Amino acid sequence: MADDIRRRILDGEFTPGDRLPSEHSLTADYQVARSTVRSALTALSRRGLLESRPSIGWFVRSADQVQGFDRMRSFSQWAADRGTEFGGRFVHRSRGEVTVREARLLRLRYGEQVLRNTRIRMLGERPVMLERSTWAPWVTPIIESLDEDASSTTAALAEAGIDVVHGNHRIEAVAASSEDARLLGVPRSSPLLMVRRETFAKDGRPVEFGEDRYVPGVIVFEMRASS
Amino acid sequence: MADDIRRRILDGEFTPGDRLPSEHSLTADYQVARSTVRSALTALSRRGLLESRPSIGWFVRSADQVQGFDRMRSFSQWAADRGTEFGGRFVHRSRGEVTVREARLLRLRYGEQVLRNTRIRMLGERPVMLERSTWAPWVTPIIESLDEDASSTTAALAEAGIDVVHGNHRIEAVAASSEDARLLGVPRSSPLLMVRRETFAKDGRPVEFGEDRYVPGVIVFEMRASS
DNA sequence: AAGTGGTCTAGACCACCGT
DNA sequence: CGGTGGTCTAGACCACTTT
Repeated sequence: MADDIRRRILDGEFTPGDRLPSEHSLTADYQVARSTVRSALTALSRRGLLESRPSIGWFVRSADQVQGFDRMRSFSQWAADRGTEFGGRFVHRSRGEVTVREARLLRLRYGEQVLRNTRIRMLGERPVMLERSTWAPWVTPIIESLDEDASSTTAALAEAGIDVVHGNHRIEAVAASSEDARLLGVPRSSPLLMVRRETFAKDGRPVEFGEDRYVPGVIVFEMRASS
Repeated sequence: MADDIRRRILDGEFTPGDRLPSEHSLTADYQVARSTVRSALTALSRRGLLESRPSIGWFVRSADQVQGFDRMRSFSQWAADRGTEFGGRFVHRSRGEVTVREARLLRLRYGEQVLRNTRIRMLGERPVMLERSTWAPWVTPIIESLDEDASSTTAALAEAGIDVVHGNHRIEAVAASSEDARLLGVPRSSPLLMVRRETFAKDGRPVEFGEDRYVPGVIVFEMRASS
């Protein structure tokens, strides 16, 4: 039922600021127990779509230009949800033998081949993010078959029957390297927001890990108060 | 009961990697329903102390120097949860007239007086964070009465009957200013992680807003996959 | 087969808010 | 006062892991 509520919000049946029907009436509408309603609503609030005001009701949140830290979706999913024009271009793509770190993160044996890439991500004409990824061997054919300017790897993987989920993300601040600076159009050594990211298939197999470097001030990262 | 579990972990009864007693046996130990046990355990997992492995059990997480993005607690609360020795020292504290931005964020009228401070935060002997805050007039007496090296403003406010909650946090990367560099012991212009923070009283009145600047690599910020 | 967490039903009482 | 979300009890069934 969480999916249905989400759809109704995105369809415009409920718009930001609106109050949802009470938990009690949702219980009747969907013919489920109240605790089921609650778990669906709290799940949506974790994803930033809803918030609760005790004794009053559940409200649809306003949708800012904000990447919520509690969501963890792919860049293109996020941009698409927001209706923003986005693009991407592979700057570099090559195979190589796994390093010790890659073997550990992707659960591979030494000697196996991985695909590494660097991709520049744009919002309109503006470079906003640099994405350096390493892909597990069993998905490299899919990634290699992509156009240089393919916008969504997640969509390509989904077409191949691989649904991915995001694991833990770690956030740091780093100074732009020479390459970062050149590709993102910022001064060398200027501060960038770095997100270390892991991606898994639904069965738990590691698919990818990567480092995204964001130009500050363009995409705002936010974490919302839960309760 | 969440508090009691937390205490037992910090007391060392359970150490990182340990499996907790099963939900069923905790139900018996604490004489509560299983859903109560579960809400306590999931609350602790949101705070980063536990994680669940389906069909196996609940495990104590390795106690890294990790600040979870889905928690939003005060620095001292976080440090206390981890049993880390922490400290703080006010570098600067003074009253002044509100700026336009402060008036908006703290919902004040122009001409009112606010308290601004800069505080350096330490883990052991190491400066790890610089905290610049602006406090609403109705709490300034409490903050002004604090020792220069008071470790927790949250605790002081709680003693005065003011329970605070954290609002949205926004994360960016910034270059260290001269003052940042001097106080944190890092090179000027080196990258810092900046967290913009709002704090409210339980009744919704704004209490404080601030900018925290973290030395990268000391405290790692993490967001965990929810499901 | 037994035990685990994940999810669910079907109730209950509470503090708080609005009328 | 009735309605709201927050929290709780006391069960139940499931998929999955371990023995």
